[in-house]
Formats: sequence, structure tokens, C-alpha cells
Amino acid sequence: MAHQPAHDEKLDALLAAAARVFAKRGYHETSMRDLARESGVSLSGLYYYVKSKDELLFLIQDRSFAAVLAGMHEALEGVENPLERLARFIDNHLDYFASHMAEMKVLSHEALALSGDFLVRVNAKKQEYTRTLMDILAEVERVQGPAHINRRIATYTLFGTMNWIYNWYDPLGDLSVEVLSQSMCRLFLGGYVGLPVSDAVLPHLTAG
Amino acid sequence: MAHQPAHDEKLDALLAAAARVFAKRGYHETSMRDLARESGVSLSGLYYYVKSKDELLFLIQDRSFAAVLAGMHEALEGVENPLERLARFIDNHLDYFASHMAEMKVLSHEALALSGDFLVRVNAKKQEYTRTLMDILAEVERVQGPAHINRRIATYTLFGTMNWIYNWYDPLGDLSVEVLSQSMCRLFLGGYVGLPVSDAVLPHLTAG
DNA sequence: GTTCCGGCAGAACGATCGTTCGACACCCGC
DNA sequence: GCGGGTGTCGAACGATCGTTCTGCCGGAAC
Repeated sequence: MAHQPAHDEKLDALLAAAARVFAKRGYHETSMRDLARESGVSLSGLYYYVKSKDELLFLIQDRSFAAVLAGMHEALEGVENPLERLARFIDNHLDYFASHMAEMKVLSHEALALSGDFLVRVNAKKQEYTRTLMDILAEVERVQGPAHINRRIATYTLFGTMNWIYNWYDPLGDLSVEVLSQSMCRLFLGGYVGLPVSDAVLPHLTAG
Repeated sequence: MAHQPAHDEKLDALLAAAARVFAKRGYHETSMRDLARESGVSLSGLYYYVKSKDELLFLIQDRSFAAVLAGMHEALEGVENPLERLARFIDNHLDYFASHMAEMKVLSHEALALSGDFLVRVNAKKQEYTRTLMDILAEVERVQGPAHINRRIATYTLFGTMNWIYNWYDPLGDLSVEVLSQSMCRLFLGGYVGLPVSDAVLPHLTAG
């Protein structure tokens, strides 16, 4: 029951177009007729590729999260230094975010819009992702000494820092992702481990 | 054309109920019938107090933002030390957020849902608020020396840190607002000015 | 040439949406 | 008693929603 390559390509294009519209107008404000108009297919034609509007949102969120998780695993593979692991986690997150603003905005902003089994499956990925960051912070503390900040607060503070960017960041502006990533990494680490983080301490991210 | 006190009280209760439902289900998913059921008024009865669903959202956002701004001005009044001004800004924000979770979630999450004149008026308040924080950061740099972090990144990082809490924080849980506020203040300051922020450096917030 | 199926569109379905309308009860000044 | 504002309601409006039904088109299989 495998699909043709052409089928998957068109589905990908459909999801990308839908993510763009969802990001701009929001999930519930966007009608299937809007998506049809934007993607060049007829209204009923959409239902050949997707079973429902819910499933469309789920596919966007699930695939984006899977990509972020895959990038994370690759970025962390073989890296032992907790500080570098943290830096790579942040860098992977922001890098994917900046190059997939629409999908990530939908993922961050429309987390509530799913329900039932779809919500459970996305939340499973989210928990794995959150757990990974908390584990990294535990490793950082093991090396740098106990932080004077609650680890749960620190975790969600960092996620807030990174996920909020869909409200203000323009990937085409004069702020590069590298600057953004290094800034947020130093901003967080400086406050978390209680020591100033200079360029010498912080592993540079472009290597690897 | 002034309203009776009873009128305003009922409108306040209506807005509070609406904010609760908007926060839980989202603005566009919530129907006027939902709001009628939740607030104990009939569907058409809502329109005696409010001209449209848009206006209802606007009133929630505008009043909440006005309250935050008023609290901010009061908290900063007469305070000269930039570090303490920053601490008070953060404390006021989180304090109001934690005690008005529904309204602030609507304010943070439904910023895109307004349009036209309503959007312009809310954005005016938002700009004043953002500008104030950026000015405080400029004062901090003047005292502590230039930061090695872009000020715009720092500003929105801090807002992300604070506004993201509607995704995870439970005001009735075991994390108090005081701990949250101090943690985020230290977390941010430690990374921003590049120096560890001990209890001695950071002004305590309980003093009025 | 016929069959078959993936790909897609037009038209329509029932449901629900935000909003409006007309009417009724209440309470006050007169 | 009576007119007029205040507060509230049930019923209905047209519009739009997500989804489905039916069928046409084109090319590969035989």
C-alpha cells in the first residue's frame, strides 16, 4: 500500500503550504477553502491527500517534531561535554526553527488545537524532547556544580526563550541564526551556572 | 452616557468568564454560545454588554495590558537603581501574570486574533511596554558596562522567558511566584551583564 | 479497445457560526 | 396607572464551516 513518490511530493508541498497559511492566520481561522486556494488544489481534492483538517495539522506538527528530534540526536551523537551538548541542543533547535519558521510557529502556537490520539502522539515527542534537555541540565550541574536555579524553571525558561522567537524574529533580517544561538546560549548559561561564559569556555558550534 | 455600577460589575464578570474560556479553548474555537453557557447569560444577552466577539477579546486584552502597565509604572516610580528597576519590572510582570493567568494567556497567545483599530490600540500599549524594558536594559548597561549580548535579543529573550509560563506554570503548584520571579531575574541578569548575581547584588523585591 | 485505478473537481450536505430582531418583565419618576 | 429606560430572552437570519457524494479525465495493463 506504499504511495508513489509523486504522491508524497505533492503531500509535502501541501503540508508546507498549509503550514504557511496556518502560521499567518492561525489554525482555526483558516478554512479548508483557504488551503485549497493557496495550494492550487480544489477543496475536495485536499481530501484525497488528507483525511481531515485535524490530520493535516497533526502531520505538520508530527513531521516537524520528528525532524527536530532527528537533528537533535545527530547533533548530540558522540558529544560528551555537557556544556557542548547544551550548546548543540540550543543550536539545533534555533537552526531548525529559523529555517522552518512556519512549521515551528504552528508547532509552538497550535499545541492546544489537537486532541485525542493526535495530541497524545505529539505530546510523546514533546516529552522526549523536554526530558532530553532536563537531562543535559543535570549533566551540566554535575560538572559545574549545583545551580542556584530550580531545574524545572531553568528548562522551561530556556524553551520560552527559544520558542518565543516566532513572535519577533525575522530570519531574513540582519540578525543571523548563529548570533541568535550563541547569544541565547550565553544568556542562559551565564545565569544558570552562575559564571560568566566567555568564548573560551563555550565550545564553538560551527565545528562538527 | 455613564453606565451604572451594576452594569460595569456584570461586564467585568463577563470578561473574566470569557477570558477563562478563551484561555482554555482558544479564541476562535470558542463560540458565543459557549460564553453564554459559561457566564449564565443567554446568547443574545451577551450583546447587551458587548458589541461583538471582537470587542470582547479587545476589552480583555486592553484592560489586562492597562493593568500591567499601571502596575509597572507604580513599581518603577521613584526607583533609580537600574538593577532594581529591572527586578521590579520582572516581578510586576510575573506577579500579574500568575494572578491573572487566563487574561495573560489570552493576551500572549491571541495577539494575532485582533485586527484593525483594535489591534492598533493594543499594539500601542505593547510598544510602550517593550520600550520601557529596552530602556531599563540600556540603563543597566550604562552602570554595569556594555553587555556582550544584543539588546534586542536580550529584550525578547526576557519576554519569551516570562510569557512562556502560560504553557507550563501552575500558580497553585509548589512553585511560588516569588521563587519564579527571583529565578528568572537572576537567570537573565547573570547572562546579560556577564557576572554572577548573588543575593547581595540583587535587590530584594518584597521591600515596597 | 476495453478495463481499471489514481487523481481531482463541482455541487451539495448538515451543522454551526456571529449577529439581529421583536418581545417581555422589571422598576423608576410622575 | 403609565410611559420609558434597563436587562434579558427565544427564535431566527444568512454566511461559512468541514466533509462527502458522484463522476469525469488520463494513462497504464492486458
